[in-house]
Amino acid sequence: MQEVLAQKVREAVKSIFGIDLLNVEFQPTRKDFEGDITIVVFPMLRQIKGNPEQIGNQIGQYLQTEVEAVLGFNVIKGFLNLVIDDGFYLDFLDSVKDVEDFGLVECDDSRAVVVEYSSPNTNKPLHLGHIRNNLLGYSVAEILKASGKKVYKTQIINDRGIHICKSMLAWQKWGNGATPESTGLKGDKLVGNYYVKFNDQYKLEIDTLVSEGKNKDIAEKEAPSLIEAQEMLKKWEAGDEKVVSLWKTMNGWVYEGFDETYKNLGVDFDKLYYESDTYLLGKDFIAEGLKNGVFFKKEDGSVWIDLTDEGLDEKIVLRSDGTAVYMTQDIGTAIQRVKDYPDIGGMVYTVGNEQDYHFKVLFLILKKLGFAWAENLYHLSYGMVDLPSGKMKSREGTVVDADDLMADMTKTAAELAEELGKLEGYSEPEKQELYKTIGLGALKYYILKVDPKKRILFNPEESVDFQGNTGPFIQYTYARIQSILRKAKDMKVDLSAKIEETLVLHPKEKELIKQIMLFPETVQLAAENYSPALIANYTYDLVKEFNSFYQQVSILGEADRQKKVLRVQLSKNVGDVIKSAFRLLGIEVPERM
RNA sequence: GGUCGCGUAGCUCAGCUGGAUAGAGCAUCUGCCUUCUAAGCAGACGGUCGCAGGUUCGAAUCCUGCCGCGAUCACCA
Repeated sequence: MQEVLAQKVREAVKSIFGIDLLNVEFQPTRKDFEGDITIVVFPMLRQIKGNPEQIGNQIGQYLQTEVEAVLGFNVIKGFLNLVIDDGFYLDFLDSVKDVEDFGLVECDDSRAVVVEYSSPNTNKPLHLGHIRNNLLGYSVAEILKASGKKVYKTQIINDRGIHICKSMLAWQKWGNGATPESTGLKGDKLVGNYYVKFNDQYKLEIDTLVSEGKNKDIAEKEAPSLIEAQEMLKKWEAGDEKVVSLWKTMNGWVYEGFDETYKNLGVDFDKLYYESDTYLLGKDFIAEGLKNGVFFKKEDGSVWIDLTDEGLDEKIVLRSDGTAVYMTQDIGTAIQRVKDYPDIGGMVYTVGNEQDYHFKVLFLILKKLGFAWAENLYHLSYGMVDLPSGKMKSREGTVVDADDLMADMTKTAAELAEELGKLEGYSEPEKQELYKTIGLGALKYYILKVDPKKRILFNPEESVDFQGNTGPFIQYTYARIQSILRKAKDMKVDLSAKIEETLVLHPKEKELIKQIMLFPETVQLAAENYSPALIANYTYDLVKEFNSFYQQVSILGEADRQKKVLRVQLSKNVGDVIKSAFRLLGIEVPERM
């Protein structure tokens, strides 16, 4: 409708003023004015000299005669309010109701977009922070798909490093050969438990060293457990068979656990990247960039990039011993992805806002290295999910576990449904399916409805809402719509023909219209002299009659026949119905009712 | 200290490419289960849009300064 109107407004301005209008601004009409869609005249004043009200009237007049769907208009100050024929919306809905992929768009840009999200460490289970990350990343990927883009969903799994060695070490020492099968634990939970065990032991050792008179900083570096873990990492890097085999086994357990969590959450990936494969990437490009003068070498041999011209600092990209840093790896991984999928035109990184600076630098470097796709990199940055008790720290066990949270939501949904006595006659598996759909719907909507940039304070004590502006509300509305369609089908109602009656008019509303029609006096008066007060007067009597059994109409004031003033507050629906009735009768609708 | 983000009703949040009297939900209060499913509907109450300037016909929205909260400024990842 806006497209059509914008075109017609341009035509109007061209023919009346001889000016090519740049843009047309729309907004929904305020509830208390007559109309559906409003064109703001003020911005046109930059191009058209004149009185905004007059210009509005001229354009309105043009639209009313030229556009069939525009039934009428009014101008208040610089706002041109247009009354759109209900039939237009009904026709539109009717044309759309059987379109399976409504809203999906074709796109002539054949370049693909990589969307990265989740990026877990393999030493501990996923938590609430990952849930926000996954939901954001997955949603953006699906939205991009709907806009016609080819999308590769990916995650980079941080499967190597000191953290996983810590879990491995603790398992070796105290695990007694425990496996997910032998303990009945999910693999990621089992491995996470040993990570916690390691840290408990590590803390004890530090305390002992400190009590022996050591400085705390030194104690943290000299604790025997840590040194053992570091040795293990060295062995891993050297390809030690035993260590690598244990590493593979334990990571395998974790992946099985993650798969289950992802499945429950409803997210998936097209391609996985493992840090153990990518952590050595990127160095070649540092060498190349050094040749091109993108980077420079310091005396100690470390390699840097100077970003002071961009308002940033100098940033290291290669250590003095020639080993890679985080940045090196990310450069290498980005380039690797384009090698794997040559159709990539851009990437979205779903990573927390504590890495804003890192990504700013990474994108700049990739641009300076001259990659075309580097122009289309986006850091989907989001705020932390904090608890009322403060930050979530996995080492201290103050995390909300992703699996636990999803189970809790499902349980709450079940309790509520049970209490309300819904779902009677459903089989047990059907019920379980519904509880999960509703519980997770609540969680997903709760997380996704807040601006990604904002920090979320999550209070696990207060469960996520199921009423009001929530996922279950939308699900409920959808279910009711389905019910209407189902019943229409059962009753063999031809929806295309009857869509107005079936969807828009409640039986009581139909009755109301009928009654209004039965008041010839109203019609007569309105036709002769549609004084709002007089029409309202009759409406008032009518509404009063209805008020006893149709409670959704509230009457605020009494009619004053002398002053011709009446204040009736109608619900939007009833007001619209009365207006429709007037239109059906061919009466002009008063501006205010 | 530098940089980035956030600050809107008692609470959780929309609105932020400038437009009319700043909107929802929760909570509180009032009506509604012979009506399509009350996880709902209708209404009431509730706001110096952090503060102060500026730009503009017009500012929650743009600019500047300040205040508060958070993040970040490692040869960690």
